[in-house]
Amino acid sequence: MESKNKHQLNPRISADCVIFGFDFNQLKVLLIEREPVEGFDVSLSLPGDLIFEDEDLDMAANRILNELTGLYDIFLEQVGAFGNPHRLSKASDQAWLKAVRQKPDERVVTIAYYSLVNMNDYQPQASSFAKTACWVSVHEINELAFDHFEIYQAALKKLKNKIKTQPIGFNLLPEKFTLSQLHRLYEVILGRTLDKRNFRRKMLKLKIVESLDEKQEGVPHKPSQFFKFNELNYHSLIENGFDNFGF
Amino acid sequence: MESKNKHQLNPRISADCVIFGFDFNQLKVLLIEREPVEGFDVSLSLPGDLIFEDEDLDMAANRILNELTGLYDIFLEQVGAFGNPHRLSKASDQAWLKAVRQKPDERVVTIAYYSLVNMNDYQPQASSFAKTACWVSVHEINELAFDHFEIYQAALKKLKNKIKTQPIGFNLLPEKFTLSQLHRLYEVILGRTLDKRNFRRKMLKLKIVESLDEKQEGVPHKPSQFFKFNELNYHSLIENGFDNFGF
DNA sequence: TTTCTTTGTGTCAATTGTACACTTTGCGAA
DNA sequence: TTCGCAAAGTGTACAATTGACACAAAGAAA
Repeated sequence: MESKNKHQLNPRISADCVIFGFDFNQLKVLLIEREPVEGFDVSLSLPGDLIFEDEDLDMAANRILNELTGLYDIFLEQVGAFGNPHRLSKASDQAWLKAVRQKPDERVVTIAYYSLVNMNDYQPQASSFAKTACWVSVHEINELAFDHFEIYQAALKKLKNKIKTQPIGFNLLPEKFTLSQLHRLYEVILGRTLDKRNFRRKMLKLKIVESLDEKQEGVPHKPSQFFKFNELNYHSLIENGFDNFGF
Repeated sequence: MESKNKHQLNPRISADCVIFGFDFNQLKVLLIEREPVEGFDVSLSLPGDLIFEDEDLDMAANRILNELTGLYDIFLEQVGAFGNPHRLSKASDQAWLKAVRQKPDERVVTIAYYSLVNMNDYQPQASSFAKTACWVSVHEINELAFDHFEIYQAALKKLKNKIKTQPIGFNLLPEKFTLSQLHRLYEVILGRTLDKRNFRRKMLKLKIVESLDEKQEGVPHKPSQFFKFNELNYHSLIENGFDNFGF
């Protein structure tokens, strides 16, 4: 039995955003650099900040993302809560917190969100305490401020899991797109190659794409057929997933 | 752009636990009744309470679960954070909060956890502010305090999803168990029937179970073969899942 | 007209999913 | 002792899906 006279936790709450950006070549993550403080290394971090009173968590995440990077109106999905009591206690993080927060030692529980966007649709503009905001390739991410690396890993796992069971990512493509583009999207996110013929067969059988009477023009090779989504099947697949495990 | 002089949120944090109990017949959820207050209906709620300073979220959830229901050392998995600003403002909830909390209007963000246990291994004992703690069939749950119904639904969804891709639930069975028991487990959790022969074939092919040289005794019907787990394959399946979607 | 680059296509074998019904075993009651 | 009951246990046939694999077609540019 625990004693009853401990102090109840009364922390701040923050929201951190893991924004994955896709540009047909790579998968990147939107990171910010904080203003450097007292000779400590400038370390990269996820865009994140404290949330306000009376603010809904999801809306706060969007506001914070907007303030730090200029991105707006992003559909964010929750990764989870991260509340380790020592998540802010690395020396370099403490130095920075002392410079910007009234109570740098105060405990902060963060709610992490993630999203996947087309990198070309968004030009990050750093503001607030972000000095820069930029896309960093997932292959180059190794160390981040606070527990952000852990958060990033959890988000990436969710993303990979999601793309295997739901038709996400279609909003990243133009209205008319080619199957090669879709194929590339899946390969980049899953981080491995997928057989071209098998991929096409699968997508066509699922009927989330419909071919259009239109082809690429001006390309120095065989022009590609354009496709569009079948909204109906698309939404039904979002509901039910296309995980066909046999139970 | 938001104005910068809003107050930052400084809420309490709570942990709520959705404990699913299985007893070879039904799936139930462990709920508590709070002490009735001022003539308001006694409504059922998930076991949950505020967490302490310096307490890790996961450990706090276990402590709170223990204090309210007597269950201890349960492996809890996070469902997510629920932080709607009005999640505590139903009249009946406010009446109760006024009776037990110093600041009943204070905002509380809750981190929800879930687990699945063998109901027969645990006899809930209500204590602290719980008047009773009891197992309630998932079919009988319709209204809960606060936003607990929403939390419960999210947890059930996670549970169903998990059992389809990972060999959970084996810890609910005795060391030696029959395939019928395992079969029943899956049917009860997924809430639908599964073909007996196909189920057995699948489980045997996955090689998470091994037959023992031992049978049931004293049953008024053909005695059942006992099985045990293959730990090795079991852990590998937990890692990799057995989702065989074609990517 | 040749070269380059990317698109687009088919088949076969192996595996997996799905639907479906009767025999076996042991106990207990008549 | 036999009969009935209840649950265990088993096989097959067909359909659907997966995974591996290689070459021709189209258009632009040189």
